[in-house]
Order: sequence, then C-alpha cells, then structure tokens
Amino acid sequence: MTHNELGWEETLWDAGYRVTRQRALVLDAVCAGDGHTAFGDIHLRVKQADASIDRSTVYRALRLFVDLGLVLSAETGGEETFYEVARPEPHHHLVCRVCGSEWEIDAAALQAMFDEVEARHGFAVATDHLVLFGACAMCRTNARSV
Amino acid sequence: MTHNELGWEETLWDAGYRVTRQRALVLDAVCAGDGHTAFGDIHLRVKQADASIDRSTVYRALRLFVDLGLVLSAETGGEETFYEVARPEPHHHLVCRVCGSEWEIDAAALQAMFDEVEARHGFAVATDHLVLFGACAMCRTNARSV
DNA sequence: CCATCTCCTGCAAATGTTTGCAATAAACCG
DNA sequence: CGGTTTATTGCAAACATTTGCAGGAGATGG
Repeated sequence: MTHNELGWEETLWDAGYRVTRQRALVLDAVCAGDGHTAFGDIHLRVKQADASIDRSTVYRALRLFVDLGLVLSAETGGEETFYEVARPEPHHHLVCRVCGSEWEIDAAALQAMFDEVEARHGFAVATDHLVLFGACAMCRTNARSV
Repeated sequence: MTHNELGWEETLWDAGYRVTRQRALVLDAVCAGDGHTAFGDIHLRVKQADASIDRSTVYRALRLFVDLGLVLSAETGGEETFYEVARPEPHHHLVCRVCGSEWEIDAAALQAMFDEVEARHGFAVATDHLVLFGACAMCRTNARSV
C-alpha cells in the first residue's frame, strides 16, 4: 500500500495545507510499516527514498498527518510512539505486558463502553484508537501452571 | 498531601530500590499538583525545595515511580505528559477536545468494557488509567444551537 | 559502629524532538 | 504562462530527555 490509495491530497487541501513530494514519501514510509512503525523506521525509509529530506521534515509531516487524522499515533505507556495509517474502520490494540504480544480488536468490542460514558456523562467519546495493557490468555495460563 | 501518607518506602524496598531524599521531594512535588502535573511544574517545585537536585534525577525518579505504579502518567495525545499520584481507586479521564475541560470518571464506568474484552479475547486488561477524548455535553449543546 | 555492597546522584555528554529563519516550491489567479 | 502569495523545507540552533560515569550514600551484616 502506498499513499496513492488514501485520498490524502483532498484531506490536506481541504484543511488549507499543501501536497508535497516530501510528505508523500513520509506517508509511504508509514504505509510500508506493518501497522505499528516507530519514528526511527519511518525516518530510515524516507532517507532511503531521498537522502536530502531532513529529519525535522519527517517529524513535521508526521505531526500534521496525526493532527489531520491520516495517521494514528499510539503511545505505549511511556515507551516509544508507534504510527500507523488510519483505516476506515476504527480498531484498538491489546498489548500483553508479560510477553509483549499484541492484538487488534475491532471497535465494536468497546462500543458498549463509549455508549455507557455517553449515557452517564453526556460525553461523546471520539477516541478511536486505544492501547490497552494487561495479560494475554497464554501468559495467564502459564502463570497458573507454575 | 505529602509522600508520608503513601507507604511508598515499602514499595521501593520490596522492589529492590532505595529510599532517597531526592525521591521524597519528587514525590512531594507530584502530590502538590492538582492531580495533573506537567514535568516542568514538578521540576520547578523540586528545585524550590532543593536547588541542588538535578533535572535528570527528577526524570529518573518519575520514571521509576511510574514503573512501580506509585505515580500515573497520562499521555494526552501527542501533547504534554501529565503526572498524578496513584490512588487506591482506579479512575479515568474525559477530555473535551473542543473546550479543553476535563472530568474524572470512576473505573466502574469502564468495567463492562474490560469484562467484554476478557470474555471475548481472554485478555485481562490491567490498564486502569485511560484518557478518552471527545466532546462534552456543553459543547455538544452549543454546537447544536448554532 | 564500621566495612562492604551496590543503588543512586550530579554532571556532562549524547540522543531525541522542536523551533526560527531564509530560501524553495505549491497553489492560485489573471 | 507568469506573477504573487504563502505554506513548506533544509539547516542550524534551541530545547527536552536519556545515558555513561565516578563519587556519594542507603541498606545490610557483623
């Protein structure tokens, strides 16, 4: 997947921003990740495509993409920030704090929670990309058998 | 509230760490916040208590406290990290992306979600401090009346 | 109390991220 | 197409955070 399939130009123009070659390469670098790409990986890919692109440009493009919702950032609890391209259907992550494994779950799993918050507090939750930490089934089974 | 009321020494010793004067001052600085304190505020308070304490010591103490669960850190979506002292009862935050207001909600509100994830995925969610973004009742009412 | 172990600190350097500025370039209009 | 506007970039500097190291100090045991 590359940036061509994303309709990203319209998003930028609509928001008053410009479409640049550098930004396309940054977006491609995010697309080339497995969905969870650290800044260092993105920067390396951009550099390989065009060594003249400055690190600050990569930071800026990423920041803009996140602000515009083209890219999702996931803070992993004080650790490194991961980036992934926003997809039509929202999803969330489960990260095992024991073995480090990670899963995606669709948004339906958490919709009941959001509905509950809205009913109780009148607050419409917009957050559509959560990272939840805990213990996976495998690690819980192993812990139990010790 | 100061560090004396927290039983923090046992937590450190149990984990194989030491209780130091500097760490007590850092914890006090977090306690002195309104529950949501930026690094700069913490550092300033520590400096006022003892100007000889180095910035890196404050970073390290905070990192250790967060790792040990004595202090909670809240990433506010690409913005500044806020710190607060961990309380016995878990809670979460709702932040309005329109007006910036913030509320705390108790963990019961989200428990159904966690139970759902466990039933569906066998994953025991340990995350007990979420920051959810969206639109508050007031801003939604204003938007509707425009 | 003293000796020992080793975690912890301050300091300086290294690394990561953001910002200011002048030049570049995208976008628009005639 | 050319001129104009202004967003964007590369570069360097500033700022934020982390890391390495030697000396300091907390904790333990005799």
